[in-house]
Amino acid sequence: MAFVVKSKVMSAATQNLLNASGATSSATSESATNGASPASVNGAPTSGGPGVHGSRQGAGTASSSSPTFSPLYQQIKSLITRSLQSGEWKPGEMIPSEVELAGRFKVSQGTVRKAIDELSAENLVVRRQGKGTFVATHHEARAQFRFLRLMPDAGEPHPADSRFLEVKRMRGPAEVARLLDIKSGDSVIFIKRVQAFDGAPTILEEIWLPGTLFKGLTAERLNEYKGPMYGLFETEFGTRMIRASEKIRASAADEAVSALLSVPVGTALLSVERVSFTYDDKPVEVRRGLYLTEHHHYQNELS
Amino acid sequence: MAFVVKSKVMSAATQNLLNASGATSSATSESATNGASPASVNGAPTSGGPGVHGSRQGAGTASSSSPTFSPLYQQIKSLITRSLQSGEWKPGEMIPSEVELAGRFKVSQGTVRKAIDELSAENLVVRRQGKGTFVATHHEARAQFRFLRLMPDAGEPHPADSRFLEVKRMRGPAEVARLLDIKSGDSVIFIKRVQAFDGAPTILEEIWLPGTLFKGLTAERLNEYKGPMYGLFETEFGTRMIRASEKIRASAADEAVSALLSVPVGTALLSVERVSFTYDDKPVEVRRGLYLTEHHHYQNELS
DNA sequence: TAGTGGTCTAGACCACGTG
DNA sequence: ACGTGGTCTAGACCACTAT
Repeated sequence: MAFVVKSKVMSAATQNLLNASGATSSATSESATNGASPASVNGAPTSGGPGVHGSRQGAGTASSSSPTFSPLYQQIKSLITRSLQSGEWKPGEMIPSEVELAGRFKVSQGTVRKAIDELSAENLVVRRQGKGTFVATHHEARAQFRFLRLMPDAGEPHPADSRFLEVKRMRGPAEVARLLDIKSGDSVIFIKRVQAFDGAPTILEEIWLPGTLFKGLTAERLNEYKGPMYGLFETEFGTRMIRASEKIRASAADEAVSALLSVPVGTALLSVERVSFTYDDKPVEVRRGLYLTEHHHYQNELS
Repeated sequence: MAFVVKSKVMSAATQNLLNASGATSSATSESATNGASPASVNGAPTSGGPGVHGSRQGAGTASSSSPTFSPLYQQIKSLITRSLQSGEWKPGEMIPSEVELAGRFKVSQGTVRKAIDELSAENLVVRRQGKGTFVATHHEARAQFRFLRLMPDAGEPHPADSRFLEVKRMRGPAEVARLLDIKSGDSVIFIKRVQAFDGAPTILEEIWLPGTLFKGLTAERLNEYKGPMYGLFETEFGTRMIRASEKIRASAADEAVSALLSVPVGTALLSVERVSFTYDDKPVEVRRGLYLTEHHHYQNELS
């Protein structure tokens, strides 16, 4: 008696959407033949009332055991993320409307909405009322300053100009390899550059990238490219930085650094070690920056 | 004809909730006598269907002019925030359930839910499934590390022990007064302390608090109190830190600092200037910390 | 068993942007 | 006029917690 549900509703409520994209809606024998089902008795349909749902517990071995079952909207979110990752919708493009996605996934618009809400909160997509939902991109003023926290003490923030000192392929140092989750000795691209604001050298950076993902990255490509480096990575190499983790310390300038930043030896500098991640929390960049904080500061909001 | 709506619905849809707390539900003459109302004709109630709403435009002077009207859930959010601020519900206590608040405000549970969702995202309240929604408090391990970003390079983070060098009342320096949004020369409480991890002095901090809010704060109170300083502020002085803004620089230890942190003169230190805010974005603390990053680092997540 | 937050649905209307 | 996201409602059921 407990399984008198409409098949469509059943599929929306119990189906694990992460398996097939166009799965037909038929009750799985697994859950149908399950003996001790949870107390999910669907009463009479109350005359065309709102949605009626069955249990979401997949395999009811015991009521206390809780296997890895996530809410529907989380599954939708994963599916959308997967499409973003695979490049089905490219940065800057519009993704299908909520109504269309709801139809595609056989769920209500509200469920799709909740999934997209979270993706929007994570800056993977950007919602624009009246227009649509768009894949986030680093080619926007909006997204620039998420990964650039060094602000001038006075005046508006403006982009620095880069001078590349070194761009080469090399074997990854052990520490870098560890952070990039690759084998020590695997090929990496190494970049060393100085950034200046209004002619004043301020940032000395060393960057390591996995050689497999960034094959073909040369000094020319970097010099030609206008705009943020992450924009280049996104457009030319199909790798989008999603989030990053930074460890900040204070350190004193040694002779080499002193010469490149035009400061005395021993000058106190901010040392920022960053590991950036793309989809699936995969690390794809290690960066060590030395910031001269004479006229700039690292801005951080605690909330 | 356009105003044939149930009064309850009318109140929920058009009333500006920010005025009275226990307003009765009767159509305000203001909106009722309004001549050119927007095209908000409510059709037949469609036999007990879902909600039917009127316009939310308060004074329909012209359709193009857009006065400051916020969505219902934002108004609810403001009302709840106001109750938090006034101390109607104290830190650690449970706030009324969603159903009760929905009844009190004459809106649907979903609307209250959305308001609380945002308050939860801003860490003003904490939701606990099956138990209720609780006013956030600094007396929790969970909330501790939001305002403590200095982590040991190895091992688990653990609380430091404080030694208070100075606790006194003084006239606020111009810069501090500016940041606290008080008059230069107004009374402030000044605190100077050194914090040590495992006996190693690591943090030298100077803190300025508005004298009016923290009257009676003495070295004894600070020494007696176990737990985070913000917990003391919250419990003893009724001031809860909601968010903070930090500017981070590198600086060299001078002689005074060198002695207090047991490091050579000129050692590179992190300089962290923090302004903390309570409700209504009111600044209530200025703090300048010097961090020794020999065995610690400032951890920051960019997302 | 009762109460709370968490998920899901279906449908209405609004605000915005574009043709 | 139409399509998009944004708001709001009403109601159902689930998961969790406490009594």
